[in-house]
Amino acid sequence: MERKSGADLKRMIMDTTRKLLVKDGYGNLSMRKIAREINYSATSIYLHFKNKDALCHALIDEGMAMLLSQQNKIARANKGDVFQRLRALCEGYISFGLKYSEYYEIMFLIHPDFENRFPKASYRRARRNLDLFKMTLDEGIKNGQIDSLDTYATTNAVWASLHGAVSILLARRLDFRIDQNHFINNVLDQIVRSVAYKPTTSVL
Amino acid sequence: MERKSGADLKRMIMDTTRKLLVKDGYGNLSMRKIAREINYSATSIYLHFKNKDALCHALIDEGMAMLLSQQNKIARANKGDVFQRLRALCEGYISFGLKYSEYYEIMFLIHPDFENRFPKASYRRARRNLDLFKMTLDEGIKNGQIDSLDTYATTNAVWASLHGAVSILLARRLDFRIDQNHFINNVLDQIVRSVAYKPTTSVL
Amino acid sequence: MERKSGADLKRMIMDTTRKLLVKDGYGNLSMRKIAREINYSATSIYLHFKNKDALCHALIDEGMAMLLSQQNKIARANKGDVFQRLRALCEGYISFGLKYSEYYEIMFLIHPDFENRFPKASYRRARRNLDLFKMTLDEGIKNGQIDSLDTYATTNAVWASLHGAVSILLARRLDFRIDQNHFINNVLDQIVRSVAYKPTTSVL
Amino acid sequence: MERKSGADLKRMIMDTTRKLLVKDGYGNLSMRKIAREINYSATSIYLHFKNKDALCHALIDEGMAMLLSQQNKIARANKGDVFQRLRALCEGYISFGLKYSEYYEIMFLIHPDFENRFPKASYRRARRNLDLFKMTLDEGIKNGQIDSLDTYATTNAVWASLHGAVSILLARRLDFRIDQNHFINNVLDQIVRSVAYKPTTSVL
DNA sequence: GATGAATGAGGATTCATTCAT
DNA sequence: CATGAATGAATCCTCATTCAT
Repeated sequence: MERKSGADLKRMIMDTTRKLLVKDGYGNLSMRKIAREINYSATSIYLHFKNKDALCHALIDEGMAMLLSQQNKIARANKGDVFQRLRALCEGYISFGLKYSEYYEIMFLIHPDFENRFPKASYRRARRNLDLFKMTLDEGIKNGQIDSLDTYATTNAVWASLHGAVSILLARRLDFRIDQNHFINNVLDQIVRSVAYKPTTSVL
Repeated sequence: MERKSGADLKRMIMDTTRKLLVKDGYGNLSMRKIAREINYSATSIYLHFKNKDALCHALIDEGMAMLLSQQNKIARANKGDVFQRLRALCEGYISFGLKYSEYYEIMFLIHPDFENRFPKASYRRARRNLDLFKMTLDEGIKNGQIDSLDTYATTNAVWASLHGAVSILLARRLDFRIDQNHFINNVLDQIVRSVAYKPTTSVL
Repeated sequence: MERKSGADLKRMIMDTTRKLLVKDGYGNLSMRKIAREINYSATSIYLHFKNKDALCHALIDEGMAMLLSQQNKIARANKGDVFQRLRALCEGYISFGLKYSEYYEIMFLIHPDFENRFPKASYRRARRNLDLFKMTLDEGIKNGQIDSLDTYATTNAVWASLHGAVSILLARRLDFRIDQNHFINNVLDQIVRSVAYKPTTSVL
Repeated sequence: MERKSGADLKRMIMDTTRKLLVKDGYGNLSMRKIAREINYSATSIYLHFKNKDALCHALIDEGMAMLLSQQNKIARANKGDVFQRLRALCEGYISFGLKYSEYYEIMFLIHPDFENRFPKASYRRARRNLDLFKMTLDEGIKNGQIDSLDTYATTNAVWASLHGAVSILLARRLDFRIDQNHFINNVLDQIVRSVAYKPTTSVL
């Protein structure tokens, strides 16, 4: 058995865990399975992670950081137009969910009793990600481009759309007659339309 | 310990299962626990349900039927106005998710590999529920009240919003600074606004 | 695999546990070992005992009951003479410890953190056993045969002697040059002499 | 993290082990815990002790030496009166057991199969400690102060009392209504009375 | 209908220990 | 002198399921 450097094995464990997560779901994740997959003894995992929760926590942290970094980049790259930025952020969120579904499951899809075992701090970071949406909405309100009485609540409603879309896609519950990209575009359109300022009725 | 007739026991099992589901989540549901709870032997459950999957399947079926029946009633009760009906259906969906979270978890929230073990038929029935939304949208288009190029896709986008909202609430991941009802109203508003016809024609 | 009646297996488990207890000590007692010994799966043990603690508890209870019943018998059989009764009770205690060393270990020798997990009630019964000693001493005081300012404390001091003797013998730490029975007799003599009334000094 | 010289680390390991022993008991002692506690790797312990048994052995040896040295001092300090010396030795033994309970547990309380793994020599040294009692008794016999047909056996009976008292106290099994010091005094009284010469000759 | 008896597989962890560096 | 990497065996316990009664 060739010895890896500690960091390598740690990475390997995390990568494998994500792989199993997407294949079997959190409910079927087990330390033994991870060990089997990487051809190490289960005990070895405990050299790098205090326990199963800690391992998942590390994954969540990593996912949160990735998402936040990606969304920050997107926000910076779309400074000009509010709608364009909003749409890009939304698209980014969904893309992230689909591309890193392993992270997404553990970050947003698992049952609350699991969540409760984790330091709240970790989840607070999740909210920082929503702030990017909120800031965009706030800016749009100043511009008169966006219409919302409560951008806190609106941000969360937007998130609901995005989270719902990702969930449906990951659970492969989308009606098979509908093209996935077409669906995503519809979701994005819906979000943008729902926040866009509408002159109550045209003049007279 | 009074013994129930066959049908009664079956009901009892299902009711208890739902109760446990809402208390502990699917991941912690076990045949033994159910048996203990109803003061029957674990074996007895197998007299009524082939196995754990079959029991859950029955629950899903029941949940689907309940949701469909509820939404049908709502649709009939709101024949008049399209927007009112749409909003009522949306509200109904969210209410159902919150009120019957046990059903909702098993119907929509558990991991796909679980779903795969079930007859697709059961899930097809889920889509019938979406048809009510689609019919409403279609009617709105005829009226000129609603704007959608593809009501299939729009229906699913609406569903994404609703499902996302329910998921966030059930997982208790809503920002604690936001009132739950306020959030729900925002989601409903957003949905309605996103499908409402907007005369592009600004002034002049 | 022939099926035993529940009670039979339960007995078998308890008997085997005692056997292992005396062989390997509580620290090395494991459910697996018990199962292996009786040629049943470990799971089967859990059909009869909620967990390891419960199994040990049952053993403790049984041991306490046995000791108490034995000592009661001895007390009744030696109603006449106080010294004779005292000596018989002491002898009985030591005999019990040696004969049922498996019980004795779990009843009196294991570490307090284990004891803490058990209902205090069970240990209160242990004290009832000491009451027989105390009643004997009290009677002797009335007779003028026994000398003690505080029979509570004296009882416990007597117990210390007995418990120490049993512990030393069970741990096989008695000096090999000394015959076991000779040692026991010395302990008994010592106890009796230590409580016997002594005229402070002869007259004159 | 300051590194210690070899001898220092060895001391540190032993001290920490004793600390853990008194906190969690032998059954919960683990090399890893020791290592964690001293901020060294588990492997480091093996540089100084062949294995867990050897570590415990060293502790036992140390404890035996301490006890012997203490008792020697007591004997020397009480050369004058036999009863005073006997009582002081007894008191010393009990005090040692209570004060150095970590040592006492490992020296006298753990299961024989553990003991068997140790060189008998170590335990023989334990007996040397009993010799101090025996010598005192022998001297008392010469004086006519003490009454014993076989001081070997009597010594061991005395030890039984002491060991029993310590065991009961360490296991916190003493009836809560009895004050600890009162109990100890009773045990000491009992020992002294049981060996004191009594003129059988009652009055005339 | 109902159940007691039974199990194999698997769950998370912990342990003492070895070995190459 | 010290350690990081690694493991096999063990720990308790839970689970879904079967089968004879």
